[in-house]
Amino acid sequence: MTQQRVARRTGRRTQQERSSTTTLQLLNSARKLFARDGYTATSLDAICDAAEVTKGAFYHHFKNKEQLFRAVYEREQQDLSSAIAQEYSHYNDPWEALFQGMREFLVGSMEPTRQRITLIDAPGALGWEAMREIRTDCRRMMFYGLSQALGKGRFPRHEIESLTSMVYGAQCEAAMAMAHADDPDELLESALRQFRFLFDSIRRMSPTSQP
Amino acid sequence: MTQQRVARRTGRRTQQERSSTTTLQLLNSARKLFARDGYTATSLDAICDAAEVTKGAFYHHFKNKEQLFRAVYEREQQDLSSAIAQEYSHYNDPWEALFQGMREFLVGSMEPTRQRITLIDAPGALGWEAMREIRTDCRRMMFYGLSQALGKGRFPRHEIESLTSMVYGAQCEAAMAMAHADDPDELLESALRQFRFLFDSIRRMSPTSQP
DNA sequence: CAGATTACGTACCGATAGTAGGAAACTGCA
DNA sequence: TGCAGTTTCCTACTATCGGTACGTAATCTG
Repeated sequence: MTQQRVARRTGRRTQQERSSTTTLQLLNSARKLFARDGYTATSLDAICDAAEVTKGAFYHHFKNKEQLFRAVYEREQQDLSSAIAQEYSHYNDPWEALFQGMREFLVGSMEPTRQRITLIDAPGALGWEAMREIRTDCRRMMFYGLSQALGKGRFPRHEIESLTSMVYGAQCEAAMAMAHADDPDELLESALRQFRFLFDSIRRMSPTSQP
Repeated sequence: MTQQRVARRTGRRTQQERSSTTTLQLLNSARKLFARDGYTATSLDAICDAAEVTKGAFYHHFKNKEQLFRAVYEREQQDLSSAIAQEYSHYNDPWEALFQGMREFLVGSMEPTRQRITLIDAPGALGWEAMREIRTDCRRMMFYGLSQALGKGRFPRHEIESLTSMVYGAQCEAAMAMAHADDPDELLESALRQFRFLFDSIRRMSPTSQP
């Protein structure tokens, strides 16, 4: 609650610097607290305290609490996406690349902080519509991966869309299960085995039949 | 906000009757408002108003807002579960029964009210732990269905658990996608085709290999 | 009918998201 | 360097909402 300027920073800072440091501090503190206590249970005052910033400063940079959460969420999602993309690019075989990308997703989602924010709180806090909008990155990557692996033009687009949804859902649920399992690594391997099996099955399928 | 007794009901009611009518009214109003505005955006005052009940009455029957949501959620989940169980019992072939049960789940989850409550708001409002605890019904049914279909003792338990998670996740994501799709029915059929394919693949697999 | 128990009503409290308006820090230009 | 103009930040306040305290009315038990 009690807020006072601490430790005067080095004499003069540009507006750019002032802005970016406070927003960064807010994002970092928010990330920590949202993950620890959940979205609604985390008060703005607590966040501002932790960030050593006043509420006035906060409301200068963000429209409201939801937008702050959204910013935190987006950063998280981007970190994950880029990690996956990088992993994906290391493999030539499209099925193997897809598979390794999914491993990266699962490993990256095991971290409790990220898991709480992106998988537990986000749907309720942002709503389904906003979620879908932002999650586009991950989904598009998976859609691309599946399209590549299945072969161009072999299947109608909506069929691949639908498959994307379901594989994505399976991935998320697996991530959540892992995060609370007695032996997460065992579950990770088990989940990956099953994805592998699914992919192999699709692969073996005659090109003309349905996925 | 303004609350007054309306229309004195027929002279004398037992305590049982009084309790059950007020709780029912609360549950129904809450269900409606939670679905329309979301969990956090729905105030207790609004719910009590809609239910024509005072806050005192509410707090006599429920511990707090979260418990009310939980009650609404549980009722929703039970309705769905029993519908699935009934559908399941109509088929002899375990794979077909499982498949038809899943169709029932998807169809039942398309209703926006149920979807908002059970798939969007519940995780954030109740937390992952409580969710897992309550969702047990649906999960257990799917676990049972998969166990039956895969054949007793053919696969280690944890493997079936893991598969359960993932199929369940795919199901949920498919339900959410359907609820916001241009052509939900097409998506439903597409999802079901893909589940069918997955099941057929597992079925065809040699009994000794991994699922 | 009397006393006990259960169901409900009213008035209040603390916390918290959001606002209003001014002070302080920076910027660009004369 | 000094000074208008802009951006960044601070303080004090409000409205709303979940939850509580305590009293009143309805029902039950004997």
